Formats: sequence, structure tokens, C-alpha cells
Amino acid sequence: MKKVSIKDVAKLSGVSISTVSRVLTGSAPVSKELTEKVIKAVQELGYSPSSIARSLRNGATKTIGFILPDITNPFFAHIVRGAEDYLRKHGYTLIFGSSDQDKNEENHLLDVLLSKHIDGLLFTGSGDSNPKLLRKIEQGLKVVFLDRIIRGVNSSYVIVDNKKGINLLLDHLIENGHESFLFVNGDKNTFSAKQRHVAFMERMKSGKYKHEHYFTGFSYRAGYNFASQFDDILEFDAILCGNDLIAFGVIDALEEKGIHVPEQISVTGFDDIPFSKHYKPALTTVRQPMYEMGQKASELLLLMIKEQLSTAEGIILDPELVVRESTRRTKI
Amino acid sequence: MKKVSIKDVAKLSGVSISTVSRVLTGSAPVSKELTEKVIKAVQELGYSPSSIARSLRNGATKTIGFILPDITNPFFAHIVRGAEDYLRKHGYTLIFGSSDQDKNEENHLLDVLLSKHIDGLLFTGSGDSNPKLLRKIEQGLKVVFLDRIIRGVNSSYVIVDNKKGINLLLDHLIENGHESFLFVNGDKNTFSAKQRHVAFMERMKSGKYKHEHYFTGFSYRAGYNFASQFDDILEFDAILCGNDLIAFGVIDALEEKGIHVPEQISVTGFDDIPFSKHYKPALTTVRQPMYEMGQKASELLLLMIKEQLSTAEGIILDPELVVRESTRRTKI
DNA sequence: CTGTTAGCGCATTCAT
DNA sequence: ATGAATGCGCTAACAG
Repeated sequence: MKKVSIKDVAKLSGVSISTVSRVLTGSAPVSKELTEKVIKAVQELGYSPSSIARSLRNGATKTIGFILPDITNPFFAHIVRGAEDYLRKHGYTLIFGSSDQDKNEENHLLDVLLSKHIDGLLFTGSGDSNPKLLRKIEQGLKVVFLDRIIRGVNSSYVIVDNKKGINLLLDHLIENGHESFLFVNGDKNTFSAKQRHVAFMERMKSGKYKHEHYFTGFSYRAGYNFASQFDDILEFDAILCGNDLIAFGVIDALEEKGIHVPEQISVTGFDDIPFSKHYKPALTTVRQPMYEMGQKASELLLLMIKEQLSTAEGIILDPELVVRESTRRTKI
Repeated sequence: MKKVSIKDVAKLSGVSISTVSRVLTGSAPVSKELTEKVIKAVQELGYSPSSIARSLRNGATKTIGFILPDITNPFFAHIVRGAEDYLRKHGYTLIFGSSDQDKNEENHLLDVLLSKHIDGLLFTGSGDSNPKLLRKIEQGLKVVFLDRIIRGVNSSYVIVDNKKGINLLLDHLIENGHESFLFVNGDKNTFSAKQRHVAFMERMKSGKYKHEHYFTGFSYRAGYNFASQFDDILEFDAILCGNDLIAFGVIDALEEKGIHVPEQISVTGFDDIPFSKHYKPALTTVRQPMYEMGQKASELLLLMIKEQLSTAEGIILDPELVVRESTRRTKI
């Protein structure tokens, strides 16, 4: 590529490079006359300042990193979009990487992003505590955790009220006569899966309801495999799933067994990815405000950067029950 | 954030900064003794070289930009994932931006990415010719167009054989007795929609088949609205849709009208996003190798960068017919 | 093999 | 209001 630098502009307009810099950044007053000359030269040359040189000089890159499990998962894609829109509006660029929940990949990505001198990090990692990240935070790296919190880290986060989400689902099911529940949850080491597990068990401890709980994985495949292999599944009135993808897998496996949803058994999801509305049967689920999560997290992060906040702040968003066709009123 | 630089490492290990640089880059031999000292200091300090300083020095950022319509669209998310995986394996990082097909946003993104000194660009833009981009390409910017080519630009690209895709669909439909076709296409100004339109009209020009063609938009909404408002839709044996999302919208609108797919009318999609397999009815469509497109495009781009190729190369991937449940054999 | 030095493009002192 | 000089962190050319 070519290389028109501030020098070229200075030369063409017949001023010093500092003057050029001043008109471009507005950091100090410049006479109208010279300003015009500079602007003209800039246009003529199609010059645009090197933000990498600027970064080196200013110590800020106006770039935010985002480490997430998989951009291919609509849940994350929507969060990313929320972050992207907010950040761009405020002059920041987003650089991201999919980690596939892999600890090594996660660390590698962290190194890469750090070496790129990101100003802040949005992080949705595997559940395990990450010493390297922890250390960087202590050293001043601004991070906000999204959807998942890492144990032992006292930092900012944006999550959804998982307990409330589970209770919304259970309320709906119980009001409609359900009395026994099977919970097909996501990855065991994951923050959200754990929270949902706890909420579920708490609600069940009255002993009034028959129930079982299993950790699997947050994917269609995991749901499908689980339901395919699980015998006597009709002993339950309802199956709660760790997310919508699991629910899709469960429903498909059930139908293959000749079991109809919701006529014979109710199934619920979690997330409300856009597709859930169009699934057959349309999924009863709990909506997480994905786009908003991305926005809020970015807002929080930019605030931390701007104000040099070391204090952590947490935002807990409200989930919303969405009743559709995959749950029914039992005969009782 | 803190700032442990190469100087700190040099000081701690008692060598010069060039020695540190040499062991880190392997650009020149260093005695075992000093190497060890340096490595130890690096670990102790948790030092990682500033790739922004490196970029400034080397003139390469090891960063690739990707401008696309919307990361939230699974079609693009999968392409991005393919690109991401390939690029990361080769030491490159991906910066992306969603343009929503908006010309201004597209240009703004281009400026931002350029100022970040990306080494190359993956581009899926609105269909219209983009003079600014054109100019940058002439100035040496390495670009590969993905899925969509811009008119008047002679650059590298990776697309799918749209004509073949349409013919695969039409072959399947015709073999199964269909004789009249309605094509609900995507955005009119888009390269792929145009290609598919041409392929369709060419096949129809024999006059043997009743047919109509309309441009709408590449979204669920567009398909839904179109089908809701279209009267006498049952005069056609089959509806071809510009992509899977449109097909979903069409099918839903049809069902609301009490028209059953495929019993009363066949519907096809284009893309084969992962969800199409699980739709009810499972969608007959044409698979675009999305992940592979991202990979190939990245491979091509890195090649252009490495070899300083100015010559353009085009890769046309083969689409694949996927017959599922949304098409039937007509009685005839 | 190793240390010293110049300079990548820019913003910011410090002079004037 | 303007120009000259300095340094951000790093690599490569230049001396030993």
C-alpha cells in the first residue's frame, strides 16, 4: 500500500507537521489561512492519519476486544451486534475471537488481543477461573464479563437474572398443572448453567415435585443425544432445557420417538433466539435481551475506561417469559 | 494499564534491547546463556511485545478487516468463522464491521479499517460500485470480495455458482413434475440476487413454464410480507426463494393462509443455514459452503499479501442440492 | 554474537 | 500562532 504521512501533508501545504497535527486534532488554535491550506492538502492527498502511530503515541487504541465461545451461535452474534453498534457510535472498533470454550484458545486470544493493546475487553469465557486474566485485571486491564462470570474475579459484569428466569418458567408450568420436571442443562462448568441449576433445585426442594437434573452441553446435538438415550422420559410432565438449541434437539429426538410436544410432554428453552419463534412447535422460553446485553456491557466498559474506574459494577438484566406452543395445560 | 516494555526486559536481564528483540523474533542468533536470561525476565514480567509498535516499525499489522452486511445473519456468521479460523492459524487477527448494506456505513467502516492499517480486506458489500474502495484497490489495497462482486472492480473474489444453484433447484422441481414457478428473490441491487435472476429467466425463456419473478429483500420479514399479500399463489406449483430466511417467511405466511407446504405448493430456499434442516417442514434448498467460503477467501487474501499479487483471481465454489421436505412430487 | 542508533507516524512539549 | 525537537516500543542496519 502507499504511504502518505503527515510529512507529505506538511510539505504540500508548506507548514510544519505540528501545524498539520493541530488542525487535524484541534488540539491548539491555528490561523484560518494555514488551516485551509492544510485541509486542501489533506484532501488532495487523500490523507488519513495512521491510528496505529497515534496509538503508540497516545497509549490508547480505541479498540475493544471480545472473547466469546462461538460467533456462529445466534445468542452471541446478537450480543456482539449490540456491542458493535454501541462501540462504533463512540469511535471504538471491535476485534473479536471465538474460543470454543477452549481454555488454551482463550488464553491465546487474550495474548493476541493484549499485544494489540486493546483498551478494554468484553469476556464470555469458559466457566473456570483464569489466572492470567485475573492478573491482567489486577494490572489494570478493564474487563466486563458478559453472560458468564468467572469465579474469584471481582470485576464488572452484565448478566441476566437466571434464577428469575427459571422461576418464571416453573411458575408457568406449575400454574398449568405440571408436577414433574426434567432439567436438561448446559455445560456444567458454566456460570449460567450453574446458576440455573441452583435455582431449579431450590424450587424443587419442597419435595412436592418429582424432578431430575442433568448437565449436558449448550448445543442442539447435546439435547438431541440426551433425549434419544433417555428412557421413560414420559414420566415427566415437562422438560426444561438449558437453552433454545438444546430444546430444539430434545424436541426433534422426541418426535423421532413418536412423542408429541406439547401434547404428551411440555418443553421449554432459554434465550429466545430469533429462530425459536418459528420453530414447530414455537418454543416457550425465557427471553434474554441479547442485543441490550451487548450494549450495556459496552457502555459499562467505556465508562470504566473513561473514568479509570477500578470499582466493579454489576448489571443484572431481567429475563422475560415468552409463552408459545411447546407447553400445554395438563389435564389435571 | 501498565507498561512493561522491551526496555524493562532488557534491564532486568542485563542485556541490550536488541538482544531481547532478537531472542523474541529469532531474527539473529543469540547465545544460549543470554537467551535464557531474557526468557526468564520475559516470564517474570509477563511481557508481551507491543504489536502496535511492531506494526509501526514493520508496516504490517497482521490484521484483516471484514466488512459485511450483518453478523447476526447465520450465513455471514459462518463465513466469518471460516475466515477467523484460517486467519488465526496464520497469525492474523480479524476486525469486522456490520454495514447493514448501508453505503455510508460501508464507507465509514472502510475509513476506520484503513486508518487501522489492515493488511487486507474481506468485503461483502451492497451491490453498488464503490468509488472509494475502487481507488484504494488501485493504490494497492488487497481485497477479496465474498459472495458479492462489485461492478466495475477487477479484483479477487470467492462466490458460489449461483446459476448452477438455481438450475439444480429447477432440475429437481421439474423432474418432480412442477411446471410453474414463482421466484421470490432478495435485494435487487445485490450481485447474487441478480445472478440468480438471470439464471432463472434463462431457464424459463423456453416458454414451457409459467413463471413470475420479484425482488424483495434477503430476510424473513420480506418473505412473510410478500407471501401474505400475494393473491392466487396456488397458481404456481413451486416457489423459489432468494435464501432460506425468505423461504421461512413465505412458508409461515402460507400456513397462516391455510396453505400447506409441500402438499399444496413446494417451496425452496438458498444457502442451507444450519437451521433449515430443523425447520418444519425441513427445507429443500441449495447449500452454499459458507465456512469454506470464509476459509478460501482468507487463503486467497493471504496469498495476495504474501506474494504482492496485483493479479485478480476468482474462485467459484460449487453449490449442492439438498432435498428435504418442503418440495413434493406433483400428481402429474 | 552483542550493543548502539536511527526511524516508523504522530502528538506534544518547548521555544519563539 | 507556529516550528523544532522529543519519544511512544520496536526492528534492522551498523559497528564492533
